[in-house]
Amino acid sequence: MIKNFTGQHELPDISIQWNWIPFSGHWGISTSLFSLAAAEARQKQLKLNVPARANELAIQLAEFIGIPSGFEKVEPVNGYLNLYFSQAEYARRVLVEVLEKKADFGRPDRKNEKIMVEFSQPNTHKAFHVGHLRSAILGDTLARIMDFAGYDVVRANYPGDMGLHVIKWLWCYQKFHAGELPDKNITQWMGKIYAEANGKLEANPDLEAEIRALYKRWDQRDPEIVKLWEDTREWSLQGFYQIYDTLNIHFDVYYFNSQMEKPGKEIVQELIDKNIATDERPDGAVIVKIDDVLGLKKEQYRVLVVLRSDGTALYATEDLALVKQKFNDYPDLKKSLYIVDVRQSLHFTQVFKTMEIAGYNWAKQCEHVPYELVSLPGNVVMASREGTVVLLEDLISEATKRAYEVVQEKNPDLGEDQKWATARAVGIGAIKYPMQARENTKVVTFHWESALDFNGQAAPYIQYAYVRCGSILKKAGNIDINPPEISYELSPQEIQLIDLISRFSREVERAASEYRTIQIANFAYEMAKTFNNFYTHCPVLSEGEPIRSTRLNLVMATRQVLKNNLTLLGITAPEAM
RNA sequence: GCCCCUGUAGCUCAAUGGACAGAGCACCAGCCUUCUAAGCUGUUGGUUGAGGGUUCGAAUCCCCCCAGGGGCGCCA
Repeated sequence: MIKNFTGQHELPDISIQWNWIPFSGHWGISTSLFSLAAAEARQKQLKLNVPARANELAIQLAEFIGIPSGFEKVEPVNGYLNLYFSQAEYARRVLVEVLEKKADFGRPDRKNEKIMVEFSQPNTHKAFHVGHLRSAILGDTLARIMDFAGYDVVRANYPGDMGLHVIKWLWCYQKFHAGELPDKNITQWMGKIYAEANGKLEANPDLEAEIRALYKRWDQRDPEIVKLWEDTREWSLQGFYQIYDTLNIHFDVYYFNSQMEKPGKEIVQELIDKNIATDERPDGAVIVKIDDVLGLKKEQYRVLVVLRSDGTALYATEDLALVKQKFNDYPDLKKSLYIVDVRQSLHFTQVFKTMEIAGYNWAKQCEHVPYELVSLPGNVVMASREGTVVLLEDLISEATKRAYEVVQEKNPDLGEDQKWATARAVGIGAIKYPMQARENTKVVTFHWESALDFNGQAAPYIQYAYVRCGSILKKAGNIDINPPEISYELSPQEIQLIDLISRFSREVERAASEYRTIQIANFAYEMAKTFNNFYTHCPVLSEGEPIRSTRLNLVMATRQVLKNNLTLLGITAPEAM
């Protein structure tokens, strides 16, 4: 129809982009006529006032097309042509869809593509602090979003279970804590011994010799050391499982650093045989001069060290093997994502490129998803060795305790179990949310006060909106879950709420394609805010029909979408607060 | 020296190249006989680090500076 119009008026033929009208109380689609006006000016060599001409065109076009079926109103506004949907019909369709699809509302069709998301990668024999939380939460949330968006997601973990840090720990344990068993807070106890080892070494550098001796015993697979390593490693892993359980995070597959050592060395040999790697031993290490191999003049990939001069493996050695292992285990993997902090960007670029050069074509399907660190005020990086850490256990217990106090105050009649369950949901939600509602590329600065602030844009706000929905529905008793024809004029609050509900699926798709949890975190907040606005302006139970039934259905739909949204964020939706 | 990220309200952060750059916190003023006040309403607050360019239109894209952070051959 618009083509007819441009044809009749000798206007340039350009493609029309339809967008959603920024919300103004009445929804629909719109197109801007600025590009048409600009194209006209160019084609006819005219000097036009483009915005004015765009508005003229919008007015003429509005008259020309009249009101197409399914629409209620057509209006030119500031150079835009807006087509408004018929309110009542559109609103009802949205409600029906939510109430039919329930937990699946917002899910697009399955894509039949397998994606691996590797995240968390904690080091055994060390504490788990708030800095480690970001990869765990970002990865878990992305995995949830991608799964919801229709991908077959494989969640992978890759703990660092061997390395100098482990040897130091074993040394300290053997010498000062032999025979001791871990505390209830395993990870915290492991972390203490690691810190103690570092402290002792710093105080007396001569002890380094003992560490080297121990490393050698490990390298020669001294049964006593291997056994000690196996036992203590298991303690550490048990500690991690506890933490993941508390955070409601799970993994489908675990890869371990220690398992990649041998296959990594084999790949290095392969690289040497193929003349990709240069063996500079014994004077130097085994390296891949990637830029030279590719014949690049400008430095881009630089040099990757793949094996130490003494022949021992390093991180890169193991990463080469891991790339391969993943595609061996899952040959139909479309993508292999690595959720690792931004400092390792170059490292992963090098590893993937090296594997590609070696002929492993699926290396192109590997992608590093970088994120910035969690720091303490004053730009202090959290580091176990420096002792500049906030332990996760401490944060969780403090947040839960504070949440419990609020529950106690607001809702003293709840049973003790439910009080604690609610406190955990609120406390853990409050911890997770700030990491999700942040651009991956931005540093999170940890402040105790804001981490424990349950007001404003935070998880408890969203959970509270969910609870309010439930509260209304509970008091309403039996509800006919069949949205009636809407036979009254919807209030702006109702329209805005329905508008948001209808956008949920688009937000999920975008979050999944851009690997951005912030999209979903912000949307959840928008939903809650809009509902709270509805809550104060639109009474439900005290209204007569037909308003009461329509609003009850709207509340039910809102509650469902909030629930789906919170599930994507891995945050529990409590029944009472 | 080379590469990457960041710079938006006092603070923490948003904003598919498009309609008046929006929230939260903080501050101030209000709202609980009514579905839970972990809530709501209102007020205050901006040369989007600076300067060029592309475009009908730039916080967003390009160039060049400035400031902060990170990475760059045997750490992980």
